[in-house]
Amino acid sequence: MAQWLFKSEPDVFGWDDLVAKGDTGEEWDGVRNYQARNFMRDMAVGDRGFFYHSRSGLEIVGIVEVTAEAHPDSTTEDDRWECVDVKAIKPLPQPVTLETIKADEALSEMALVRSARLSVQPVTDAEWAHICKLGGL
DNA sequence: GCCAACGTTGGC
DNA sequence: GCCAACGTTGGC
Repeated sequence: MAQWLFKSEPDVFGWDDLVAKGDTGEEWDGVRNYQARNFMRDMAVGDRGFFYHSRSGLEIVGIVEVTAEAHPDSTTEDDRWECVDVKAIKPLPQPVTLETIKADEALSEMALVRSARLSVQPVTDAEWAHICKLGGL
């Protein structure tokens, strides 16, 4: 079981939008980056991920679960692009801000900090546990 | 809204 | 295969 982090601009598709989809979940479509796509190919049903609000928000707001492994992205005819499906599990009682993550020595190696533009990224066991704790879970 | 960082594209 | 130009992302 692996952990991941999904980024989205709340103005475009935020946490509340995913919650509104319920248990059906939603395609994590629109990814047009090979690295991010490759991480999605590595995902398995049942994997957990953080949901991060980029641009405006700048914080991890909730936990999601992968409900379908990588399949062709229905928003493009281009068969290079794939996506997984995710559903909302629960919000973090206390959202963890980018500021907090940057200031935390234990999280300094996170892709969120080191390669800011990667929209889907892996999270280590240690990082996962640490952020859950900071988030009040 | 700006701009730095980064990925992609295309001419050579 | 190199690299300049261009487009996009995301923190500020």
